[in-house]
Amino acid sequence: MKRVKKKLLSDFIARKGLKSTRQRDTILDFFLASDRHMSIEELYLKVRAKHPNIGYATVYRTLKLFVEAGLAREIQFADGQTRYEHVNEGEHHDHLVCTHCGTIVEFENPVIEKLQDEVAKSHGFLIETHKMEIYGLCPKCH
Amino acid sequence: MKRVKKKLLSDFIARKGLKSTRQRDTILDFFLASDRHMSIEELYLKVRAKHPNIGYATVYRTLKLFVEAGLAREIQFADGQTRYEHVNEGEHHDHLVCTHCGTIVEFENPVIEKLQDEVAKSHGFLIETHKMEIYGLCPKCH
DNA sequence: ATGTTTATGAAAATCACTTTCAATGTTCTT
DNA sequence: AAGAACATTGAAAGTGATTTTCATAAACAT
Repeated sequence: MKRVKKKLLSDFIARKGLKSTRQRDTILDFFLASDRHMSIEELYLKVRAKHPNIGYATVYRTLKLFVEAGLAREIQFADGQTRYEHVNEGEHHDHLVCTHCGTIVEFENPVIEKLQDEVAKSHGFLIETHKMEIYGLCPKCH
Repeated sequence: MKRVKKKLLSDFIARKGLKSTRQRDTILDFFLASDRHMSIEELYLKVRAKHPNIGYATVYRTLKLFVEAGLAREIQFADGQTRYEHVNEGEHHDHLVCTHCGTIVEFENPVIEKLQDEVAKSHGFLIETHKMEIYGLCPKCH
């Protein structure tokens, strides 16, 4: 899995004539080792604990690069922080977010997906993406 | 309908020991007369055209007040601007957003709602709210 | 009317990015 | 291996959208 992501990135870098750097490798390792749904700030803090010389802007730019390379995806929850989650080929999921402790649980529901497609079609929309989040209290918080 | 909203607000103001002001009345009128899904900026500009003395901060605070009073709801789309929509009792809807022209269409789908409840329950979540947005091209844009 | 308390407007402060720029690094060519 | 050519980095400045501060002005109870 990690091997696949690393290859995705190095291929992207080669294809675009970019350069492979120590910072990018380090940030990728931390991203792959981390929980899903990290904000820039969170990842930056983790990275900085071990690599105090890596700056916020580099983490920011590298995360954008991961998105372009297809190994991460941006998501926005109601807390106003952009988060980045891992992309696994052919997988789509939505989220349950605990409004108390912030826990994020992923789920898939093909029936909902299908209904969304139908709704879009019935309004004449050409669907590109969709997002769905359910907010509430997780088992631990009630 | 408007009468109901105005009462919601005046009741809230009374209950909380707040004060009823000309600005709040004016902003409420503009909000009720407006399209749904207004950003603070948009509403501020409309209000200011007729009432140049009402400041941005007042519109901002008043919209928050509407949310507390239960007659408006905040929504965030992928464009990074907070918008406020009208709350109508017992109504829930989701959104189709055109990624080209920004048009927002509302829809309701009870089957999806029910499936969402089931998903939440199956993960032990106590559901509070949810949101779902479908992004794509509207009929005019393709 | 008057005092008490809340609301307002303008400006300053925050927040979460996003960009700039001089200094470094990489990779490519000899 | 050296230098050229170009991309990347870190620190700091800049942005855009709020959010807060604070002195002044309005409400409302007395």
